[in-house]
Amino acid sequence: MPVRTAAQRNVGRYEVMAGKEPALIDEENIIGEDADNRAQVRVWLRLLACTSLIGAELRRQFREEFDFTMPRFDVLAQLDREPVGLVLGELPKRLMVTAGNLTPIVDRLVEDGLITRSPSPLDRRVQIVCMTAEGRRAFRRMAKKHSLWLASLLAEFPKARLDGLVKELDDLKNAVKRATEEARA
Amino acid sequence: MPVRTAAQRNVGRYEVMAGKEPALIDEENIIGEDADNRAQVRVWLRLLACTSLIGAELRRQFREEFDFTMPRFDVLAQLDREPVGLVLGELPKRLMVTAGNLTPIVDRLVEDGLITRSPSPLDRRVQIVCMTAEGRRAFRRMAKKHSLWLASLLAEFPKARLDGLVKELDDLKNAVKRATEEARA
DNA sequence: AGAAAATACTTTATGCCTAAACTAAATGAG
DNA sequence: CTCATTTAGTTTAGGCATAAAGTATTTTCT
Repeated sequence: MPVRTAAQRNVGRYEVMAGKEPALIDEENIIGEDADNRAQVRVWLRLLACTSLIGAELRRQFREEFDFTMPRFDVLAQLDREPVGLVLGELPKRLMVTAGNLTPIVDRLVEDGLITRSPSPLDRRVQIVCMTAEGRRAFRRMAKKHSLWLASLLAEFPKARLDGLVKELDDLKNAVKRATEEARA
Repeated sequence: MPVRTAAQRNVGRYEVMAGKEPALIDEENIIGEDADNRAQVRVWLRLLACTSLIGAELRRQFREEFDFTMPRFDVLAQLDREPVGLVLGELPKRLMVTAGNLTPIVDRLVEDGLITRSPSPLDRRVQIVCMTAEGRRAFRRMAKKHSLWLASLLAEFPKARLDGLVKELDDLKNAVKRATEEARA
């Protein structure tokens, strides 16, 4: 099972629609000059379209089958393979969300008895979060379904091409990461 | 220029982190049985990672440079090439969001003078939204930057591979779309 | 014509997400 | 030791997203 980590809220969408070609492809020509960012724009549109479609379906399934949300699932996923738990501050980094966002999500998982949160004896600022047995059971049940849903969504797409995509997307990710790091420096 | 259209809020993320291999790859083995959804899961993780990274950067730029959000931009993008405006109900479809979500976004764009909203004389239930001259100016200014940001984020990635990715993602999108339609039928 | 169904849109309740301001605890420098 | 800084986390204000319920209006069916 995967552990989503992205921070994909409010990502921009242009034209990702059903039939027609993306609006801004044309738009760019009208706007003119900076002629050729078309390939880049197109990749962005396709990424968005795929992520949205799949994400919407997974979210729906999570809600209908488990009355659960993906962000909650993501937290459990991180904790599942950490037998001694995790320093709370590790979660925002791994899940690529802001710390403030996690506070209420963790609160609710604690309330629901799926995880515990306890202060570190070494540093009273630090909290340690750890999955409970119940949390582990719940997670595994959901994780299994999660991977089946994904498999069925992508079943039609040949395995070899999936592997190819993984490679391309990995490289793309790294290229983007380098670009953002440079931009900030 | 692209017109994002996805509805990619709250998409799930697993492990998409910097260095290590996704958590749930291992997890799946522990969970067992349904052995091979690994390729599918991996593609999903990569999609999420790429979309998040790029989306976060674009969102930041929009905020810092224009004090604007992507959803607002997306609405303008749809309207930009519709000289007579658009029936309001068309927007949720094109942008792949729910209608309820759009109401306050459109409200605010009207308040800001970037679009107008007027009732259809033919059907009093229907509203027609249309960009104003000011809206058009604002959109074009932002759209230009938007495509430049994207170009610079993806500059390092070879053009030929971008084109390849577009093709693969298009096919993937269609495969997913068929799968979800079947699932609902 | 009149009731029922469909359509266009808004409202409500809830949750995720961010940025920025805030609190508390630990560290470090004089 | 004490004050400034850093670090961990929470809170706040605001926007985006959904689902589900509600309001008007039009259409459809008899």
